Amino acid sequence: MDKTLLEKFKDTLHTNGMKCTPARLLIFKEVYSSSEHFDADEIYFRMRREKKAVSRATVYRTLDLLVENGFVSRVNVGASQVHFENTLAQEHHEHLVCTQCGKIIEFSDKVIEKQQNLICEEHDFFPTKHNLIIFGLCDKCRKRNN
Amino acid sequence: MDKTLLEKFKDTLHTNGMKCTPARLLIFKEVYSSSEHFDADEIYFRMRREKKAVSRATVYRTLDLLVENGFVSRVNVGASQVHFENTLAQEHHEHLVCTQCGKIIEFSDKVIEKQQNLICEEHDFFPTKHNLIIFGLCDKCRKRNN
DNA sequence: ACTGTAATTGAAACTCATTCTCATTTAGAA
DNA sequence: TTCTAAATGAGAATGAGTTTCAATTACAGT
Repeated sequence: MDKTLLEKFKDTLHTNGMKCTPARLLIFKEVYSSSEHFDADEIYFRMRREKKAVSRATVYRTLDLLVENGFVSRVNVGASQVHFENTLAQEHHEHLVCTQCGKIIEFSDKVIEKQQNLICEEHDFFPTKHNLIIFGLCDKCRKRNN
Repeated sequence: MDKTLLEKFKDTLHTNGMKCTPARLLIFKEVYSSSEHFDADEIYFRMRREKKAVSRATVYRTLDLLVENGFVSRVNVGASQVHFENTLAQEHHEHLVCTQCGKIIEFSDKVIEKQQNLICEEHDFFPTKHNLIIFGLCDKCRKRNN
């Protein structure tokens, strides 16, 4: 994990008058230990397993804090829990979600982005965020089915 | 409300060996009484107000039944509850959601649809459903803000 | 029309993800 | 080192939705 990122996080805490606590640092590191999607409970249980337990409430609170400060973003993949991902390196992307095996494929597409902007203009709408999920069957599941 | 639709619903119940109960018919009519989005509790409370009370459980169960049989579809507008809409006349569409006033604008766009299919082909993915939400500010809220 | 029975219903208990409460602990400014 | 507001953990509370189960009811077969 990038050293400067942790420093940036500490700066953010500092400049916002928030305390730099062990719990927050541990959660931050956990969140940046992989580039996969995760939900709050995954972080919670991973940390328990690694004997770095923090309370569930603190996990939720810290994830909110990370989202608000741009270190993490919420991703909607149609699940019942909120999913997150760290914002390291990855630009905005959309998801293909296999409804059979749960596989998630990420993609991004300039044509769609552009077209969205056109549509927003047409409706006098100022876009801040968007979310596109395509549900269906991945190649393996489709083959498996027949 | 289209008479034939109610008949179609009754047929569906019949051919699937399900009973044609007052609760189901009332919910069906309520769902088709407007073309707006709604969530389960809205239906539940509207029906109480109109002295056509059915239990919450029955509302949820019947909405599932209607979704499974294509009379209603689930719509995702980024809310914490599941939203629904009846499938009368309206083709598939996407949503612009104003994060300030909650206004929802519907749109549909051939270019985006086409591009989505291209992307799916590229990934050997067979799409069955998709969901695009653009969050932002509607014209009124944008003007109000400055 | 009457019966029998499997489907349906309502009420309340339950689940699951998340948020809140509040007593205790702690980071970090003075 | 001291003080205090911020943060934490444990568990209660919440909200949306689902399940359970005893009581009711639609309707196929007589």
